[in-house]
Amino acid sequence: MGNQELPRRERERLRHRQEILDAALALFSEKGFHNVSMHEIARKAEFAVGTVYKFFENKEDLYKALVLEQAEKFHRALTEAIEGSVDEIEKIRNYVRVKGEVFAANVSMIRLYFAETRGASFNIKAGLDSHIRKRYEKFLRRLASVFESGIRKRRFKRIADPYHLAVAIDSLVNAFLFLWLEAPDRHPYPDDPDVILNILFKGLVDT
Amino acid sequence: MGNQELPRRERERLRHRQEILDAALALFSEKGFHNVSMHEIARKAEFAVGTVYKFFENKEDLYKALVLEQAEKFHRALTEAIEGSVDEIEKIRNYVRVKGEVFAANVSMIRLYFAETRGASFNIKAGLDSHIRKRYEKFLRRLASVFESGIRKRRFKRIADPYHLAVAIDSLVNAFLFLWLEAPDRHPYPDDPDVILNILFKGLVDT
Amino acid sequence: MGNQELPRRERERLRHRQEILDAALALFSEKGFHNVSMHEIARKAEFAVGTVYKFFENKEDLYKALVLEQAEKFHRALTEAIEGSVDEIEKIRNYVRVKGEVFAANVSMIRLYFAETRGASFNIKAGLDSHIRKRYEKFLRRLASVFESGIRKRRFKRIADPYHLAVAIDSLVNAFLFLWLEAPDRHPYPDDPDVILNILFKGLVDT
Amino acid sequence: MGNQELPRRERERLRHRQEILDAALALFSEKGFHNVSMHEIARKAEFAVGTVYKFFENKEDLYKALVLEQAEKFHRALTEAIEGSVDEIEKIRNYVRVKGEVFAANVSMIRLYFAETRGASFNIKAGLDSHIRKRYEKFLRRLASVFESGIRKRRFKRIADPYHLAVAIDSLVNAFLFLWLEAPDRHPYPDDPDVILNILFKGLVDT
DNA sequence: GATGAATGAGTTTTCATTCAT
DNA sequence: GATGAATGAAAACTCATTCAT
Repeated sequence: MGNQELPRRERERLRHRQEILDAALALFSEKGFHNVSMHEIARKAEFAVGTVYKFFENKEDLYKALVLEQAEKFHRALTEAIEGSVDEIEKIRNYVRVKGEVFAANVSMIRLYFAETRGASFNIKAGLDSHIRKRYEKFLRRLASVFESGIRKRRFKRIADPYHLAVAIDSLVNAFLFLWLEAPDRHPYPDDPDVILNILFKGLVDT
Repeated sequence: MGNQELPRRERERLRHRQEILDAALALFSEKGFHNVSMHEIARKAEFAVGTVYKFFENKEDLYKALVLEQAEKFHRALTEAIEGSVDEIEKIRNYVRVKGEVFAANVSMIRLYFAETRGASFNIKAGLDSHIRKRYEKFLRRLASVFESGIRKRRFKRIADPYHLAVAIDSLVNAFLFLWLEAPDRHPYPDDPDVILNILFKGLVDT
Repeated sequence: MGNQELPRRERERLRHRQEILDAALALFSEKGFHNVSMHEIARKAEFAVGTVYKFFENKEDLYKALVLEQAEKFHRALTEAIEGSVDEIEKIRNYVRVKGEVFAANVSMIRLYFAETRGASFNIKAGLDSHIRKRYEKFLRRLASVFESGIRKRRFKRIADPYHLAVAIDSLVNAFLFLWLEAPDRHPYPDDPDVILNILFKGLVDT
Repeated sequence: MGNQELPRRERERLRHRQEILDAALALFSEKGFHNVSMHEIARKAEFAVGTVYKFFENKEDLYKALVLEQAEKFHRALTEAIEGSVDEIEKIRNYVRVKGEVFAANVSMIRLYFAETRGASFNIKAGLDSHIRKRYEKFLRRLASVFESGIRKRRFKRIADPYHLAVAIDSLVNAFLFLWLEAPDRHPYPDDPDVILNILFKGLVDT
């Protein structure tokens, strides 16, 4: 929104840029950074290579722009999810639900996301790496603070360090998303967040 | 064992093969498949390129041999860990401890491991992929059966599907390993498995 | 002809393609397929290697394009030669003359021609092979039909199978061209076709 | 003959050398000089590469020895053929018959022979070339002298230069051998030499 | 003499990037 | 801004040849 106020030229520019990013996302997510050529991206976006270089300094730059854009969108959605309620348990439930929704709506972005946050980010030269990881950690700390305040309010028991709880819930959700990604039929992502959350909420061992 | 009985020539051959694999592991784990050249591997192993090709048909073949060898070693260690005791809780504790130990002893193998089981395995052409994933899943099912028998024996409460519990504990351990990998000082892998396990064992929410 | 109407870009492209083919012809004909490298061809054509690969998928592809182009040109000229007159003897004379002319004008193409029709075409992988041989045989059958109609009209005596006569005259002409190729001074290709033809036309043995 | 007198060691050496040459002949004739590796030859001969190098300085050397040996054998047979009779016509008939027989008995040698006398001898670096060509030319001159003496004795008409007649008969025979080589069923090499010779002996055109 | 592991120069091919139009 | 031909460095891979055992 607000784009209407830009001069026509600028609007077109931005649209072309976006078309290139879209083509790149589809290709990178399918084949990985090294198995996609700039010509391929240009062809898919229906531009000449030279044009792609008008928008992005080089291949890495294009990749970074892409990943940053996706990460931005993604973390914004998640942050909103945990801010949409006052109740901590509800925040967590929201987080599980929204992460599932965002992923389902952007399947091709997931592979990039996993490639960049978990393992194998040696795909590309450093730099991107640390930027994304920092943003990711920032979100984890925000998630940790939800647990912290939940513990203070006695909604949660103090069974572990809040940051560890954040890491735990995040890795648990990722694991379920992974299952779903590999075999959507055999492992559908649960509609009810509690299917996942119970694993943490209810104790496994009687005491 | 038994290698002593091989003729000298053969023993040397195997040693040289191993030297090449070692060099390749170090490089792949540091930079990723596509950012390592065969010449680089040869140089690090102190052989000529041609020699590397005497042992491995091509770059992919070398990579596969490497990953398979590592995965084999890794899964064998983990399988032993959960078979070393009769008590289910003890099996799980063992698993957490051993996975930490194996990783600590083979840091450079971890990146490969994560690259191949989680995300971004589009680095390389298929085949390896499915082989490793299958072995991984096989282990997960074995872990699930530990939970299953634990539930039957009332050592565990039936809070979730056993396979999901296996996935959960595995992802939780991975998450801690990841933290440690990124910042060993800030996030040491806990000596006491219960630091991790309590997150699952004790319920977060009072009921 | 007609090329004038092509857009400039396209005309340039075709010219560059031709320059590469010319360089390749000179080199292949001098040294043979395996003793010429793509870099060598590029250098001779005054382009970078990459450019050569823009025009031809790979080395074999370039070679095929070259040989096919030459064979096309060559067989067209010969076919015209035997169709330029109604008299069968004159057709054969024409054929001998034109084959000599075409060869004299395209010395470097001859070696390729001999390499591909006679012996040693195992230089390169199959396919080209059969294509050229078929075209060659087609021409021989056309030549045979000249003898056949000549025999029917009693211009020739029925001393042998017409196809054998075609093979005979063709091999005879090749033999003279070979002599000339090896020692142009000692064995000039005769201006008068009858120097060659008399060997077939006049009987060697009195009956 | 005479080999029995050599010491055992020497006899073995020669036998091994011959086994290597045999393996090389089979391979070169099937695939051509550049598509056969020294390892391939060694494997086929059931020796190690090093052993092959004990007998032949390098690949070219091996090839030369092979071709020279074959050419020697071949030209000896042909020379004997034209010396086995006093009558010139009979000499020529003998030559046609024997060339057919020798080829039929050594099919794999033919391809090498054609590769080296006709076309495409740029397979390998010069030297061999000229040696073989000289021997070949020497034979042609001997054949020419048969025609010359035949003409003097009025067995042949003086329709062309005797050397040209030699070249003509040789190329004609080669052409028939080629037809046979490509399609033995469709084009059997004639039992009766006169099927070929009539093309030269009887005049095609009435005078 | 025989072996075969090791060598490394040389070849084909790809692809990110530039730049004249 | 857009184009796409041209570039050339760099990578994978081959194979004739050597030499220690």
